[in-house]
Amino acid sequence: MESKRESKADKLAELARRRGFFWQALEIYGGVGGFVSFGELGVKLKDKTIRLWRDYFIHRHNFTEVDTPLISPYVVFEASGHVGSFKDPMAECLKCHKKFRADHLLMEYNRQISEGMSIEDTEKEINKGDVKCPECGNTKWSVRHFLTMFETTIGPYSESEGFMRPETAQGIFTEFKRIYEISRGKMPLGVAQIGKAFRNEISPRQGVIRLREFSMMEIELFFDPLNPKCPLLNQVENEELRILPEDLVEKGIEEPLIISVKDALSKGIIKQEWLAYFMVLSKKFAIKLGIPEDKQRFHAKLPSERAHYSAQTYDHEVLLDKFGWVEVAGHAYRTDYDLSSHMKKSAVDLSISVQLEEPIRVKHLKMNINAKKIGENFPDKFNDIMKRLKEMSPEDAKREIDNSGAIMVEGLKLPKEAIEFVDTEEEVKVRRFIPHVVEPSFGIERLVYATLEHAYSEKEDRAILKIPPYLAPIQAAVFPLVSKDKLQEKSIAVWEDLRRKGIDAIYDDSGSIGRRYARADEIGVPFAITIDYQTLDDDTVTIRDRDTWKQKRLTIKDLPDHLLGLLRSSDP
RNA sequence: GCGGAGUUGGUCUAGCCUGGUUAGGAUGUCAGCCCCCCAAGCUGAAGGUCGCGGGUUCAAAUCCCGCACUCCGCACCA
Repeated sequence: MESKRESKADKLAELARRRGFFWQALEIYGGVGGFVSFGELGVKLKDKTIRLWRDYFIHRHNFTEVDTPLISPYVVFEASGHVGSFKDPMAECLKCHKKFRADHLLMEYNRQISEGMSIEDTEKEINKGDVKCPECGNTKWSVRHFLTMFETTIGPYSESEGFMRPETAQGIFTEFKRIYEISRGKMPLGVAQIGKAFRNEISPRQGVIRLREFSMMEIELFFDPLNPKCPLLNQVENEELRILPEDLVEKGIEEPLIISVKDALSKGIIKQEWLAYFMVLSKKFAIKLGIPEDKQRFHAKLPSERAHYSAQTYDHEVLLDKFGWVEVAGHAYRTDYDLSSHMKKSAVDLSISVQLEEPIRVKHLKMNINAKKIGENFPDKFNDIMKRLKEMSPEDAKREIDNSGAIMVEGLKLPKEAIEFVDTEEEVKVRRFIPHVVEPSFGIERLVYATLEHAYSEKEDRAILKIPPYLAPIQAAVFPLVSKDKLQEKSIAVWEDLRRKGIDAIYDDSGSIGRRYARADEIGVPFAITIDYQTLDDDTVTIRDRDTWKQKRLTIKDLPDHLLGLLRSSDP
């Protein structure tokens, strides 16, 4: 065949553009890398993918869903650690123009680097003459910040710096207090968010696989670290997962381990029950999208490549024709990193409390502050000192006094007589803690693409998208066998009836019947209803199956219910 | 960012080296004819500032320069 050299991915990209699933955006300005637009079919497929996800991940668990801002001020991403880890000093070799992480280079030469080192200082340090370009050996560098978050400003006079969110998760963390309140203290608490995220990638090739603006579906599952059990685990513990754990990844092994959830947990391959639960759900969801299980795997992230917040991460990867193994979802155990960070930064208590079944007696250190003594010694600073002391933990204060015989507050040395420490014991009915978080996070465009690629097939040189019926953008097409003798009128009536019953149906009477079947197959319409001369006699129509081309005859009256039955997604 | 290749109606492409009349074809789309089941046929129509900008020339899709984008490698991908 002529088109032998063309890959499936190429043909699919062409089909997606031609029929209006999606295409590179801003074509009239030459196109801008990393941005795509979706047409009607793409919008519908995306929408149905989201609906299915909601069913799998939100509704069946009674999780809640939120929609938070896309733009947040600098401080949010400073707290979350993104400013630190998304904003890397890049050193460019002035001779060969290769770029490297400046901090990594300096580290190789055992040079002092500090956390908040400025660009100027870093540049000075790296240009002292001994740091050689690994590529060409040159020693002259220019250092610039490389920031993979989109920066913007907030306010009419650009009063404050802001960022487009690089993940939807932070909105859930910043709003956690109120969400928890609204959820009436539920724990574990699942909070989902679906929306756009932005990453200013260096070179976003690979079409829809790597975008600068993309859509995510995320859940933050909050749980009590002392009660990390997932009550739903028994539903999935015998399921098998195809896993590449850290040790295999380190050895460069590509063949995944096939292991039951139960075993993976007991062997510590998966560290958290909720993480395991969501991994199974993720697998089932991908199967539901039409991605076979043997084209899926869970790939452990090594500590060095893991995100700054993660204690364990598995990438859910699917095998694609041209791009190889591609991450469609990330499953991360984020511990209490995010809430703790926001708590520190905002000075707002984000811990929650649970009633203990039985009150317990706890010993703790109490700090009795001798206000009189402080007032006598530092009358001017009294209020400030008291405020700071109250913020201090008694343990820290005691340690300082034990070590140095005094305590520094507001630059003043308080004598140890100012504070008295008492061991107390009291009855506690509640326990406070910062919830831990497990996060399954999905990239919608990648899922949509993977769905399309696995649905793509050819028959007699024509393209057929075998999209599962419950996902198909157009669910039914109504055709008059020929465009005459009242067949059109009858067809339009059937079409309108289907639409009124909530079925995504189209009508087409242009060209031969074969051509119309082909057009419908190409965009994955699972069922084609044909009105022929027999219809005019007995009110029956034929329904043609996209995948088998088999036809069945039934009455117009039974058609809608029959179709709805075929379109329903049965649970896994 | 670097190196290489490329960008021509909706889609796929010929033409470019060797500058020269209305940029050719296939397919698709639309209208009409025909048509009782899988891209059939016939007739007709619409659709292109040849990626963008500049230069050379009497004349540029074609030669030169810059930029954007795409693909393949390298680097980057929290």
